[in-house]
Amino acid sequence: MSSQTDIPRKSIYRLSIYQRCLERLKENGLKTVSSNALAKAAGVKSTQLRKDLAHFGQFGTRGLGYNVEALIEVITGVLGTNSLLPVILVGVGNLGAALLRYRGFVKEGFEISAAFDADPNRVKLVKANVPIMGVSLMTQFVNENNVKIAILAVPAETAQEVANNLVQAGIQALLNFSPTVLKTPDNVTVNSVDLALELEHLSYFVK
Amino acid sequence: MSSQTDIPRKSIYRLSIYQRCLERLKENGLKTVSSNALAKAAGVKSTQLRKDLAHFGQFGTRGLGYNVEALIEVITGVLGTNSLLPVILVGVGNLGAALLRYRGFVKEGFEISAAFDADPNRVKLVKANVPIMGVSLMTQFVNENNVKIAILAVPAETAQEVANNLVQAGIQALLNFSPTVLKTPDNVTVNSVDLALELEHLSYFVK
DNA sequence: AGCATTCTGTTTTTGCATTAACGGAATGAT
DNA sequence: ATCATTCCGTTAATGCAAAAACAGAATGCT
Repeated sequence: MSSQTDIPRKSIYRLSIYQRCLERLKENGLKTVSSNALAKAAGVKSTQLRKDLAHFGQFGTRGLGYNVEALIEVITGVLGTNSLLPVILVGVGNLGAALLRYRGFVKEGFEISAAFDADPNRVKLVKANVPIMGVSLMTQFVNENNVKIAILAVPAETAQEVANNLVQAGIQALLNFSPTVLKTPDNVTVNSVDLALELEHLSYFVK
Repeated sequence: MSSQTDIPRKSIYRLSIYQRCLERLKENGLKTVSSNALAKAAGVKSTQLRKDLAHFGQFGTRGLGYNVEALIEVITGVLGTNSLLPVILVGVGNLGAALLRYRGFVKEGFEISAAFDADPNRVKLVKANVPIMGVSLMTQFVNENNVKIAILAVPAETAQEVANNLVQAGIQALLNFSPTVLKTPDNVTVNSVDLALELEHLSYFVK
């Protein structure tokens, strides 16, 4: 695989957190920030922050810290969130519909460019400013619009099948909300969010 | 802290996954399952599964495997999901409302017993079979109903403040959907799900 | 009954992420 | 100008989770 492989996925994840913290600092007019301050805001140790950044180069100046705006640029470039990738949503059920309306995505610079559902009736029921189509058009759309990222919010029973179709169509990254374990090729990155599971395993920690 | 501490959190998390797989096996009429088969279903190595279970005792029989039903009982007992803990939701916005209606929780045996929002108008707008109240009643409700788990779906700006109130009221575990880093005491378990972040960091993996 | 097979539970090893320690560069005060 | 302070980047050490290796128990077949 590419050179992306040897950088820990957790580091990549934290990069997103750093970026969000930096945005907030920028809003507050901060020009520079030390690794210590930024780390504390992100909830990590300063050494870890520096190590994470070290994977990509050196961006700070000793005795001073990091230039807030410059570091935002760097992280944006690394993550590739500057190019505004198209994202599709598959499964416009209860959860899927909420994700369509969710403003958090827009706030972070994402926009769902189209949604798909197996049930053609549902296509009209959900009012949204995003085109909702039957799944039969999915592959074509993915190909024509060069879509690489998909959000999966279909029932567990059909999740694997839909995922297979998406991979077949050329999807490279999946954000999976279906409560099931997806099997995909190694070159496809899957990120699963299982809401019920997240809640369930908290039970263990209450006395 | 209690004896819970020395067991890796990731193991606890996987326990929930195992349980879900076991439920499916049970539905299919399977009586016993080997660590190999169950591990494959859960997407982990068999050694890891056995190690995870070993933290709590020994439940399998060599040469045969695990009794499906018995293992479900064990995991349910360990996680504490047999006692049906009350859960509250704070923040009935776009995402919060969806979580209220989300059937995945019910399917896993969870039920949101009450919801709260800062905006009293919103209280009536969302139709649900769950009582929705103003946040001013939150502390009282938590105390009276001995609520230990809360789902947080408020805007980032107010998340920390609300979390503080919840902790003050006696909440021990938080499922946080607000896009911010929460600071809480060590005896409070926080599980953050940041939807935009999950999507954002996928960008890195597309070529 | 004996033997091969299956499969668990534990120990050992490996690998990797996190943390700590250190050296050096920039700044600002005296 | 010198010194103390701040703070980054790198290397070394620690810790822990994952994987492998192994030993022992149960089963079924011959």
